Amino acid sequence: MPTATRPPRRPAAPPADEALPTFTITELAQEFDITPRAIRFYEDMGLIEPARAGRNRVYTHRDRTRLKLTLRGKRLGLSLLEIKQLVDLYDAGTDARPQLEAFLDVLAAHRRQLEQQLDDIRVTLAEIEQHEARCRSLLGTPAAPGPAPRTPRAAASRRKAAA
Amino acid sequence: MPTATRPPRRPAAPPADEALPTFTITELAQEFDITPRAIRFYEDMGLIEPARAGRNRVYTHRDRTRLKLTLRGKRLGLSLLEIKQLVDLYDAGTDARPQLEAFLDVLAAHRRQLEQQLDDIRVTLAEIEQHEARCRSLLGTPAAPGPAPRTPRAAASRRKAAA
DNA sequence: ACTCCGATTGACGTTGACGTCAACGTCACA
DNA sequence: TGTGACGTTGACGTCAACGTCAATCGGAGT
Repeated sequence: MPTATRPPRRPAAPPADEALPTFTITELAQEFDITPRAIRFYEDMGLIEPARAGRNRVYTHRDRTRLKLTLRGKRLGLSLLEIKQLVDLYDAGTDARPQLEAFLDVLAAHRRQLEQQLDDIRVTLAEIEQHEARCRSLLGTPAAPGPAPRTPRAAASRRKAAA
Repeated sequence: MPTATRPPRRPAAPPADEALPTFTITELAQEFDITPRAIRFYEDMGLIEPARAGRNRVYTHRDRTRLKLTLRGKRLGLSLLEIKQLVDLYDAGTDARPQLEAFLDVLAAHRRQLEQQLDDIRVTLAEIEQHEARCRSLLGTPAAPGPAPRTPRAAASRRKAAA
């Protein structure tokens, strides 16, 4: 059950054809809070290649996963091109030796970038806490929910990638 | 000594006027590996407001700090507008009560976004390690520098925000 | 006086990531 | 037989974040 309660809306569903679940473009759009236009654009960029039922796009679980990776990459500030290169490498199942080594290089570079970002985030979070502390002392508030009451887990929904 | 060895190049330096160090646009550009054009653009966007020596821009330590914050924000995927709002709030020294509470809200939102990003990074790093392990096993390499040999510390130089 | 270099100010070009709009098909249902 | 609701395909618009180019200016050296 990817989304919430879904009324008998499944117009393009051959009654239990192959038992593997597929998705329409609007389903995915709603699930990930993006527009169908964006999804089609990602397709143009080669990030996903959905099958077709006539003219309509049909998304498999694999397409959905790639879309998920795409959005995660975007949250991390990657361009769609960078995301494509990474995702392509990730599920390419490379086996040739020189390509494997090149892959390792790419992975190392990506890792370095992520660690730089980790550092940036840590520093920024520390600064935020300083500001919060200053605000609270100015307001007379002794202690707010503060540094996080254990297992915040980054709940779920978000408007549009925050601000 | 912010940069490296710098020959007697300091054309616009009144001989020890107020003892506080300033920077030219190209100095900052070189230090942070960006173009002067970008710095001027950030000024147009209101992120920095350097003083002038005649027509030329003169950057104080505060300007340099704001530039630093700007670049960190960019690495975290923020837009210049978002960065401006945050940085403005950060060194605004607000004291009015309702603004303080609004500030706390902004801080909380920013914190949530950063924690989401932390999560994304952790997941991605885990995936990267899986891929690396697979590659190494396919290559017969028993163990590479791998998960990091303690205190990697994110060395220093970078080409252009990685790829 | 002349030149050269670095900085500045417009103005326009460019790229990425979509939004928007028009025109059309199509399927279920009243 | 409509009549929506949803989906598709172009084509064009837009916004952010600069790049690029031309013209100009001002100080430093020769």
